[in-house]
Amino acid sequence: MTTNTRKRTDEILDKAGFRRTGPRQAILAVLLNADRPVTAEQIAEKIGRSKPNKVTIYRALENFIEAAIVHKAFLRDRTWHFELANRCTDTQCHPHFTCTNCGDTHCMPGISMPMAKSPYKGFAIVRQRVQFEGLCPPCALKVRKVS
Amino acid sequence: MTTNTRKRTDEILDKAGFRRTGPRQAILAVLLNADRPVTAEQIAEKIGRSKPNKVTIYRALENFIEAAIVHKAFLRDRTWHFELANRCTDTQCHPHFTCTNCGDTHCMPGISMPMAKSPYKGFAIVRQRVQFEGLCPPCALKVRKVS
DNA sequence: AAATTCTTGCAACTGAGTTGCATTTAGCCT
DNA sequence: AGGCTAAATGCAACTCAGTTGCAAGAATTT
Repeated sequence: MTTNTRKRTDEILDKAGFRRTGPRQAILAVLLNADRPVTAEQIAEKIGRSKPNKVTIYRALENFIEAAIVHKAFLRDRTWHFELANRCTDTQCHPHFTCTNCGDTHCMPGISMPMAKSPYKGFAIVRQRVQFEGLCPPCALKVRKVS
Repeated sequence: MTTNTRKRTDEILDKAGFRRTGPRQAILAVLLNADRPVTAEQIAEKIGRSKPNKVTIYRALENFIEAAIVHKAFLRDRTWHFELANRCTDTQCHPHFTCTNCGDTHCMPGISMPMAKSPYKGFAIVRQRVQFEGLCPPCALKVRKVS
């Protein structure tokens, strides 16, 4: 972990009133350095040899979610993917794109979808979630070549 | 099952080349009469006493999905919700709304979200999925009363 | 230092969905 | 009608992400 990352993890922990423990620092560090939502298992892998127990990871993530530091980005294959909440607005998170060919997911903070108008027939729409499917750049090239 | 529903289940089965078996007719009947996506377990409950084995339900649904009769609408609480595919276009399904208070989900075929423009930075966006969260009409009234 | 509170780890559990395999059945063919 | 065969079903056992209870350890407070 770089000293800069450590500084940021500790800032976040202090601000939220959590103790600066090894597992929490390591988990936050992974999230800070991830360029896409990650699963609990991926967090463990990234941490490596000193990885905490999976229960600890789930509980830390749960705490972070309650403190609005992290949020559950999406379920894929019945598995939650987590990411820092700092790029989301109150009403929607940035969209996520999943490649149907390689399965990789990417964040697309550059695309902002218009909010549906609320209320609609009595439904108060508070948040919306958008997901894209398609081909990521490398796969789009491959598939074009094949066909 | 009404005779009309039976007629429709058998039409669907014949058209897709599936045998007219009791489990498949019952599962399709539930889907035809559902006003929102349902889980495998909800299908079993709806069928009642003569419910098929859960494996049979999952396999039938899988077959229906391959034949584009059914699709997986969304995952909620790590559980798939299924619905007939006949109200979806190639590029997106109608949005679904889940109430954060009571947990109920509703289809919103009346709201059509504009497709994101594709390609975006080399990503070929083929399909998009939109989900809403908020308060359904009865819960919106209740919550307003309380506060 | 003792007491209190917060964290962690282990083991066992939960529940949706899957797999292997033996048995049954729908639709076809005499 | 009776038999054949691929398709369909049911059972039991399994997988795997996530959860729960509880005891042990570490940080704060007094």
